[in-house]
Amino acid sequence: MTVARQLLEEEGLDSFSMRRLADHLGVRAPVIYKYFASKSALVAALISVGFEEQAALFEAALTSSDHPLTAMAGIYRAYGRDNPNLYRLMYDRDLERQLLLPGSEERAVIPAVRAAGGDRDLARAAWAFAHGMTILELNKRFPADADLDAAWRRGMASLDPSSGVPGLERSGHGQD
Amino acid sequence: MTVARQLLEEEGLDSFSMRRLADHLGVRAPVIYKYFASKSALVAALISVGFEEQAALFEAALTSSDHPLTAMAGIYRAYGRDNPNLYRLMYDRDLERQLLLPGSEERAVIPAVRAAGGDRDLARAAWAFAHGMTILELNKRFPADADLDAAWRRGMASLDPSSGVPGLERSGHGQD
DNA sequence: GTCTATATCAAGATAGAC
DNA sequence: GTCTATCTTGATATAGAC
Repeated sequence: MTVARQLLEEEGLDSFSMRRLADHLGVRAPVIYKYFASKSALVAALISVGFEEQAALFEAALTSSDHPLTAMAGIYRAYGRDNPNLYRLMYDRDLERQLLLPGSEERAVIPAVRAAGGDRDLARAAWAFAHGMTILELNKRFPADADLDAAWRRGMASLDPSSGVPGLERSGHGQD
Repeated sequence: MTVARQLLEEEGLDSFSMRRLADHLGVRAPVIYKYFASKSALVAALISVGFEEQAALFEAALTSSDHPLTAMAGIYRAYGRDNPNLYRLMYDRDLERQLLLPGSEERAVIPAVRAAGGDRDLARAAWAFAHGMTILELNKRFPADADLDAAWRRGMASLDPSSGVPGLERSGHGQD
């Protein structure tokens, strides 16, 4: 798994084949099939690790910040930057959920909803913003001279009720 | 191009090969190379058409709405839903920009920045939100029972200054 | 403008010996 | 647990005839 992850990050998903992984492991490709039933199963295991890592980071952020939604979104963005190709695997396509470690996808949702004060609509909107910023940046879709930190702050300032002027929270969705 | 686009939408990018396209055209694969230098060039032509279509829709929305940012974001989301596989081609990976029709990528940016009242940070944040909602929905990343329209309204209500309570616009970035 | 034929490459996966 | 050998599939792209 460690070598697979390194290979994925260094060479990208398109170059991530069972044969290339075997080369990096110093074995022949059929060996891998003694440990994983298919390439899909191996990829799903990598994705599950990513979800577990994210969940652990989110849970830590929830307890240590006055602005948990902004803190959590920042962690989400940093995870994408630090693990771009794993991040793409995790979010850029339909999941083969039957191959994932059960519960790994859901575990990160709980602290995210809590960070949004229990407001699931807000949690989803903030996730969409964070994912959009992260993946558009990874895909080099902003101009080279764009100030993405400023755009990020602009978005989070609007979305995180705890960052606004006191008294502006909407319709009873404050933090609990 | 018309047949290529149909094939792309019906079968997805993974099944979009020169041979399958030739089958749908009723010719043999080498014929396509008389018209396009490579598969990349053909894909780039499809992407360019998508950008041109989006730009035309955005330009129309700019002149016909009291809330142009919200209107434009809604059009962006609808475009993704109506053309999911072309949308993925357009936004899910690095662009091979040297193969695109010159100016096609930029043309959609101008009305978007205008819709944000000239505030590029806001334009980028709104784009990120709209893209995040759209692609996460296409990738089936929200629960089946999630009210995505509500999450969408929640996000746009926060991001679009023209939708807020009068007098709450931030730091001089009103519409021009 | 279209064809047949082919070169070239790489992938996922399996059989069966050691 | 690892190997060699192989099966099967499918891809992009080109040469050269009609």
